[in-house]
Amino acid sequence: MPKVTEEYREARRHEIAQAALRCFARTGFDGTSMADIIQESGLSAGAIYGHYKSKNELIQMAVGDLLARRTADFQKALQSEVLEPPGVLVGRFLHGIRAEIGETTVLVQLWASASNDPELRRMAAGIAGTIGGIFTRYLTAWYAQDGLDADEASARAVREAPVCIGLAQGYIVQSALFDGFDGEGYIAAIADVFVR
Amino acid sequence: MPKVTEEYREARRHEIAQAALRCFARTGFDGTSMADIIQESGLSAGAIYGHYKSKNELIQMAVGDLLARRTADFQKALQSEVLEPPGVLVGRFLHGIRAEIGETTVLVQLWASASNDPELRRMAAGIAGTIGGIFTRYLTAWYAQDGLDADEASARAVREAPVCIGLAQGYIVQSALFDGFDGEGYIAAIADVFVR
Amino acid sequence: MPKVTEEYREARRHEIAQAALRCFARTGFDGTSMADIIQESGLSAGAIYGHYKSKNELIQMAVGDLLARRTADFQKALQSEVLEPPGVLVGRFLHGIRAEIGETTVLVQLWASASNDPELRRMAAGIAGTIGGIFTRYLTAWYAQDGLDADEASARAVREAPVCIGLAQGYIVQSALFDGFDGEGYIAAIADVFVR
Amino acid sequence: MPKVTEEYREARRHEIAQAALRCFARTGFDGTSMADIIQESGLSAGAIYGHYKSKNELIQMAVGDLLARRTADFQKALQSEVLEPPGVLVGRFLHGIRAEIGETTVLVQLWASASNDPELRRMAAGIAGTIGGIFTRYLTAWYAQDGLDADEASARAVREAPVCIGLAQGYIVQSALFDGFDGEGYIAAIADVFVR
DNA sequence: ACGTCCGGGACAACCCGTTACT
DNA sequence: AGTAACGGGTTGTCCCGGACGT
Repeated sequence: MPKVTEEYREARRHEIAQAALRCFARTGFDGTSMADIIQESGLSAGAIYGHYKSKNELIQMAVGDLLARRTADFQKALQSEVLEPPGVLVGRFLHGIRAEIGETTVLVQLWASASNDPELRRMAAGIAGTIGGIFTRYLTAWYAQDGLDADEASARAVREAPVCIGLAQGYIVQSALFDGFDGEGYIAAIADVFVR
Repeated sequence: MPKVTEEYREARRHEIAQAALRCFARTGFDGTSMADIIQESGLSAGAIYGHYKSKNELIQMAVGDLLARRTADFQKALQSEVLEPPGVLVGRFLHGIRAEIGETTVLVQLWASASNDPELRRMAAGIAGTIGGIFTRYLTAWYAQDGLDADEASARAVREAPVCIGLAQGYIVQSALFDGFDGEGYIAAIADVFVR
Repeated sequence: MPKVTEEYREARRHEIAQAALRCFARTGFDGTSMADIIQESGLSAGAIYGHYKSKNELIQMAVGDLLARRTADFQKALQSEVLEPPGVLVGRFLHGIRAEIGETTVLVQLWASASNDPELRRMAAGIAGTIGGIFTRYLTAWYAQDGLDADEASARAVREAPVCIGLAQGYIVQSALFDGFDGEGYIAAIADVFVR
Repeated sequence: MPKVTEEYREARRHEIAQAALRCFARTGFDGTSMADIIQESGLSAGAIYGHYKSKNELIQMAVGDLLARRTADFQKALQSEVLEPPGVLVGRFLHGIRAEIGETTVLVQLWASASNDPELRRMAAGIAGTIGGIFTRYLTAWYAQDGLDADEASARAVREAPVCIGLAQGYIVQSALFDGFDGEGYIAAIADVFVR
């Protein structure tokens, strides 16, 4: 009974979070009312407030899940790879994001809300730090292999990691905003430009 | 009397729009109530609704002004310049943005809202097109001077312009999100990376 | 099995009622949610609804118990007493109430709710009648012993019994309301004042 | 415009408070929803929240007004009176209350809510103090005239003032609770009993 | 049969964009 | 230009039933 119930609860929470994310992708955090989420999930107010104690908590959990999944994907994609040029690596990161529709929209909304909400800000900063760290380690290795000495490689990596993240953010924003956005083209162009 | 009144009206509209932008930077579009804007502007509801017929219109006009100013700045900054490496050009673009605090936050919010609101979406697409066009022309000239033939230069420019915009968007997002964000470092790193 | 079970049921009911009364004393009838009572009792919703079919019924039963206990105490206290001055008798009545903390608060809440709820009103009227009857009989005896003839004694008793009850109500209200209320002083003053 | 407007505002606030009190008398504080008050007042939600910023504030203001009016009445009734026996004075106090229907019910509800809400508690304590002070001064004078020396008169007054208030509270409770309550009889009985 | 937990849905308080009248 | 009002919509709570396991 404990095991089953626990899993069941988790599944239900996930269901709700997914329904919420679908709504958020359509109409944004503030544009989505609890009633919308209730309808989308097919449940009732009581059910949802039994699992999440406020809309804010629901937003945080749902987005947190999304980010965790994305980060995990990225780390898995990196595993057991030979060193590739940084532009290619950024492209690999972005390919992961392309899959789920609506995802990019939600990320942009997260950034917007994080600008004003300390909790979300902390969350966004946290995962940015994680991904930044990955890029930094990668770039350090890359430049070291390229002949730079350790200190120089590390310094350069630290400086350039934000740019890698910035490229990804640009991709995400443009995915969310421009109807005919050519994601593949963008990824290819990164590889062209970011050679060394 | 007509002329004076007209200017006065315009000045008052600008005042309101600025007050609104200050609020938006602090608390976002949805987090800002008309009452907030009324208070910040020091006017009254009647006064504001005399100039803008709804909150949505006010958002659009205020943000539209902001974008127009930014685009104009950029175009002015480009005028009468010798060709510089693209990375340097992007840096020049970003320097213009650094000045006004709160600006980046509002841009991020614009993108978030534009994801769901067709009007804002059109507006965002419009100015992105304008700036993208500038970058494209620039890159075409740059690669042509670098020895590529006209078609190839143009093709490459078209592909890479979105990346230039993306770098700028990344900068803006990170400015809005990360407390200790090092804008100069980011700009410098772009110049390092985007050499050719 | 029937007997044991029956007793067990009754004990459980009492447990629940006591928990409810504790909550009521703290936060009033309306300020107490079923969830509060559930927590205070350590049981679950289902358990409680197995014993009481609604919150209203629970309120009625819990308060009814309280009143019944109080009336019984009073009657017991009267038993086998010689005639004392009425002021002293009222004091004796009030002493019984002083014991349980929180009790007075609940009584005041009962009166407030009884003002609007016919069921509670009936209940309150019922016990007031009982206690009033006791006072009336007492006063009749007292005045008869004092030399008044039967009719006069009875008339006076009927008129003054409500005042006895009123004095008690005043004591209860002040106990519930005033932090430094001096119950003993109040009781002593009654004896001073209400001599004949 | 300022003078007129201010008066107008005050009148409107009073109107709302009166409507609220009517509701409270019928269904109690908690039993009255904002919607009820809105309907009773004939206004809209926005209108009411423009004058009172929460239901709690409305309760406090409305009840505060009621108490202030009652206290003022009492003080006026005392003015320029020769000394009467205390029982008569309490009766005079109660006569003032008899006039407005629904009044006693609201007072009982105030006491109930004040048992749990510090703000209301403070308010109730405040006016009780005021009225208690009046009774105390009165009793001091009364007993002094009766031949007691100053200290003794004062001590006795301090002890007995709560009883005077208690008699009034009893009257109020019984008015609110018992359908056929004989107010005049109660007042007459007080005069009988509380002679010295 | 007894107790537990999840869920339903009505409803509460309050806020907010907007207009009408002054 | 400014104040008061409108009324719909929002989030969140509450009481309670019903399915399920013991």
